[in-house]
Amino acid sequence: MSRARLSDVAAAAGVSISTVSLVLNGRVARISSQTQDRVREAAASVGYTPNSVARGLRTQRTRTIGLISDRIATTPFAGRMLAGAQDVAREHGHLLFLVNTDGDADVEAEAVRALAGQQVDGMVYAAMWHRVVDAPAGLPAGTVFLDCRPSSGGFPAVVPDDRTGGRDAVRLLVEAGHRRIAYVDVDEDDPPVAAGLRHEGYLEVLADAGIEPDPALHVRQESSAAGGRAAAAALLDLPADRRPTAVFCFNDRMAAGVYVAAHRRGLDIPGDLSIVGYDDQQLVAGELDPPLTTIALPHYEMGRWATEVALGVREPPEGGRPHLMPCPIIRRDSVGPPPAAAPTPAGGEPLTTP
Amino acid sequence: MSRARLSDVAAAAGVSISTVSLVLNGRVARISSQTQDRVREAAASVGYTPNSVARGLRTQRTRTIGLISDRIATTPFAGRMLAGAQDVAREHGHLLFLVNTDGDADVEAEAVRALAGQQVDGMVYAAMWHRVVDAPAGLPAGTVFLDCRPSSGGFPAVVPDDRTGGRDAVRLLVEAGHRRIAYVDVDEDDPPVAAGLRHEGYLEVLADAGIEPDPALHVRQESSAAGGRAAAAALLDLPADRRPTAVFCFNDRMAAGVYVAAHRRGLDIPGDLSIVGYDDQQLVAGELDPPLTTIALPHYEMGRWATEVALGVREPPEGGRPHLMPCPIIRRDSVGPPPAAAPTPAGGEPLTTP
DNA sequence: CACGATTGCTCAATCGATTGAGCAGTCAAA
DNA sequence: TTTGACTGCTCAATCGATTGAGCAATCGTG
Repeated sequence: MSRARLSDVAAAAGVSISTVSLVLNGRVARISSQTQDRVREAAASVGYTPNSVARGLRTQRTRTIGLISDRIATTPFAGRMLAGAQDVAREHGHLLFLVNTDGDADVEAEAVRALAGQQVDGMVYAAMWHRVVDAPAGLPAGTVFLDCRPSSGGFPAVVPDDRTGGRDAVRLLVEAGHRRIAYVDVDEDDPPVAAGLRHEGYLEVLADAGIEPDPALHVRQESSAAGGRAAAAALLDLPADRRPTAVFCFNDRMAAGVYVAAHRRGLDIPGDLSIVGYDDQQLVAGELDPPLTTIALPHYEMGRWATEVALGVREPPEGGRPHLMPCPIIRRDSVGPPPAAAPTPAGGEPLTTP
Repeated sequence: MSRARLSDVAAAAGVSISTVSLVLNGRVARISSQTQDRVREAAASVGYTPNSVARGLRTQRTRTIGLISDRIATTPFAGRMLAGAQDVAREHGHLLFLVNTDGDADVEAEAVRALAGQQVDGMVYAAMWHRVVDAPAGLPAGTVFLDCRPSSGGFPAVVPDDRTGGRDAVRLLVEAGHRRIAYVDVDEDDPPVAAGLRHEGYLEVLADAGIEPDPALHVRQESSAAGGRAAAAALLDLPADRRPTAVFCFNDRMAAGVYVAAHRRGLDIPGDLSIVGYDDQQLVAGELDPPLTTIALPHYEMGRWATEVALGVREPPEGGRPHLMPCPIIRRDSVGPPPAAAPTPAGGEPLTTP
């Protein structure tokens, strides 16, 4: 038995196809309620489900949206971004086409063509780290960039507000009384945009607090637990008066390495060393001992935002600048006052947020 | 400027729509090569991309497949499964519809209807943990179950071979010389299928090696690092002669907890205690110190398998039993011989694999 | 009672492709 | 020269819905 069509419902209800279509689409202004009931009953009894392909051809709206992303496989963040996109799509009666390109330009071009061929109503182009990307050729106007900034303008985009996130992280430490705060940065040829922005946030808060930044406290390592451990080792080898009492890490993985280095030296967290991470990577931050205070990346919200803009239910900001999504502060147990040996600075006036 | 249609190409090439369609679909048996060239040039010059919606309506094949999954957001494994599905879809010129249901039955039913309405050529129903699920009503015949077993029969399914995985894990320890091997199990009302199967594998290898299982070495805790830590604490509090020299953990997170407990007691891994995990969760297993030996879950391969069956390019096994996907052994550095204080049993004969 | 407005429904074109049937024209064989 | 086969291409129906135009019956009003 093949699927029921509109004509099957029409035959069962004893009316025309047009009438069935009008009733089932709610355009019932001029249809008697008896007829409406008969049509609805007939539709239910034959188990009618509209054929979206035929409808899409006729209306030129397919109620689908395309999501192109590089490497969904290898990042723990993809899930939340997809979930945000997927939830918005569902809320608006849309279905999501997902294409994973692994960053391959040919695959990307093919995906753009295929999705255009499917007549998607909207398109989202997602990266898995905040960075600048070249828009693939043929990308339809109105494509929304998710967690990345297009190098050529004209596309709406949403990225995490890493600068404010960096400020919040460091402010947590300054407000706990720390003055010697290190930044464990990532060391790559092509550093993520986020690294620079978080560093700017770091410097801004130090400036606000009247703390002279110490270049020795800005260390770079590879973005991993091993890198964090090496960075921490270098910092903890500094002479006592130059040693940091707190560390802000580019991400939670590096923070995990800082934990290891600190524990190996018998240091207590946060008693001897306070640590703030970034990303709120559950399996890392939540299971460290003590649990890591960190800044969360708003992947779910960014996924939602991008999809809402792609669907046209939300207006992108004026001026073509990327929308900055706030990064929530996740207070756990890795921040405390500096150790007594490095006393709290006297007479600090309360910090103000510009 | 709207998209080019077949009729635009036909006009540009000075031939009929039929001819263009035949040429572009490679049915050129009776088309002169001059005409073919003209058509292809015309198609390129107007930038023609076939309208998949119209084609789908006519041919009744949409070249799409639907993937329904519960909670893609909250598991680190979803990515690899999706990547496997996505890669197969792309290799066969298909596009993937992704729906995340969060386990909600209403959303699930809605998704099934919507995907049927989109006339998908195949359907995959995925869970994020190996378990028994009730097939939602209306699921098309031939839907493939991914990482779960349908409670009612008739559907092809693929799940990890957890029993063999458990065997492999424990054999690693037995072959290193261990005789007192604990199993840190998960303690839940509705334990995952995997837990039972891995335990069976554990018991089988012990039996093969002539080791009497000690109930005190089978401990249950919640599936987290904290649970693993508590379990390890209990095991390490056992009198010396009953204490395990090796631990097989239900998963890597629990293994991470065992590390913490061991380190707190000043135990060396693997010198004093050998540990094998399960899942190969990169951010956990790979970044422990020392890196954790574990059994990987073949999510990518399962995603591929399911999608190949859904597409009809691979035959499911006879007899309707789920396909068991092998779980690779990931040898890292957390397994060694038992400490000298608990000497290797004398005269062990070589193990044989049945 | 006639006429226009309103109500309730149907006709038929349309979206953009695919494809079996069929139409000229050419060529070889009879 | 006729016939049949073959070549090269086009016609037109079709997939399953949506929708503006329009028809017939009823109603209200002057």
